[in-house]
Amino acid sequence: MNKRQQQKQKTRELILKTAKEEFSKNGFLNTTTSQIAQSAGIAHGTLFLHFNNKNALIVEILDIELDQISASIQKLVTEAADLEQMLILYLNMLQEDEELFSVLARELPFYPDELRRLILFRDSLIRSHFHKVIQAGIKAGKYRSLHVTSAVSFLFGTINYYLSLKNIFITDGSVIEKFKTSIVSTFTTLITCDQGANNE
Amino acid sequence: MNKRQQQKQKTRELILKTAKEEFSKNGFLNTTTSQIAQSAGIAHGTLFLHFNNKNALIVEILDIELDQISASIQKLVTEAADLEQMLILYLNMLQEDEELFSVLARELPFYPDELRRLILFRDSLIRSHFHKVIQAGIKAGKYRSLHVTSAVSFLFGTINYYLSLKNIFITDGSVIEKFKTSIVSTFTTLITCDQGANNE
DNA sequence: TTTTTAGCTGAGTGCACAGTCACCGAAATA
DNA sequence: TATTTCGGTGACTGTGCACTCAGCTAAAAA
Repeated sequence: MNKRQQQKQKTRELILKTAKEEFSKNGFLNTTTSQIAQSAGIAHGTLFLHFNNKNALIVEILDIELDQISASIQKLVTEAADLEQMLILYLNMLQEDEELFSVLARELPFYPDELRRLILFRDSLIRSHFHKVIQAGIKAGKYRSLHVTSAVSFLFGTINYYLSLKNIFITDGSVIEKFKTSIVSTFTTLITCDQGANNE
Repeated sequence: MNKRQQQKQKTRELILKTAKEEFSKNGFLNTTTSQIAQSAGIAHGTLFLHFNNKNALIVEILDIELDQISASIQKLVTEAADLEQMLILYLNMLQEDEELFSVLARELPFYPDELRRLILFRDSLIRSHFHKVIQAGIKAGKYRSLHVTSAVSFLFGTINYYLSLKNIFITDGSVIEKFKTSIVSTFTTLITCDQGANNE
């Protein structure tokens, strides 16, 4: 690769890196291409030499990001001893990149179709891991025989809700950190019966 | 009231009515003031004679709307025989104005502070009704002794999640209708223990 | 060394939008 | 009837944005 090609790739990577930062900070919808260019220290026009439009940029960023997440999830699934452990590890992972996940949770309904499908597909893969583990647990008599899909929706819906309203619940710090134990314990309560039971 | 005052009030009400329709259809963020004026059959400028700016318009609409909702809730609380009944009635109410609630769920994180606080305050009042009923149920030994706030958050978080992604889950019709029974039964399962229990 | 190529530049373009204001005409008042 | 008042009008303004393109310069090729 000659000097020109090297420089070009370097610029491209700089744009991706800077865009991800700005995007995590202010969201995709509220980040302008000029902002990204300025933060990266390049001309506004340069951005469009590397990406056809703003949308192509975000698609590429998320493609990379979601790949890494998928890998983390894969690792997490094999490492976790049980469902509770898996949920905790998952929440930890969300916490590590909480700004980004918060933005995604908030902005997802406004993204163009292509982007939405991309994100929701990855999301469904993660859900299916939880689904399987719960299903297996029910068969083993470990969990109550509830409707698994609904239970998983409750879990992911709630997490998504906390993430999307992150900056309402807390001004700084982590929402996941704040609600982690409550999410885990409430979900555990939901799927088991031996805990918090009350005589009628 | 003379002819002029009558006409003025009529125009004002026309704007409010039209704006609410447009707002339910496309959301507040994606509705332009020109659109509203055009749909209402008035000049663009007229809108700003009645409301200082776009934001004042939406604040007024929501103020009226949220008042009606609060009244409905009050009625609902007194009518409902038990928690399950109350939840069903609540979901029915959401379903009746589902377009609007879906917009609110999606756009809430992007609203200016004043508006957000307005909505969240009303929301917290509704939650507190459920909180009380569950609390009472636990004392009466009817429900498991779980962390009430968390349980309520699970419920409202999930409902909010379904509403915000309404147009992803379904293309037309009602999300609430589609998931109503699953939400009710899953939440009932969560707070009670005598259902779906499995021997360990 | 001279010529060509290609990544980068940033002022410029077009567009969408919220909000303005000089003017109009019908209703109210004198 | 003559004058004033005021709700309504819509072309216009200012702003912010994504995206463009003629020109520049340094690297690559001749």
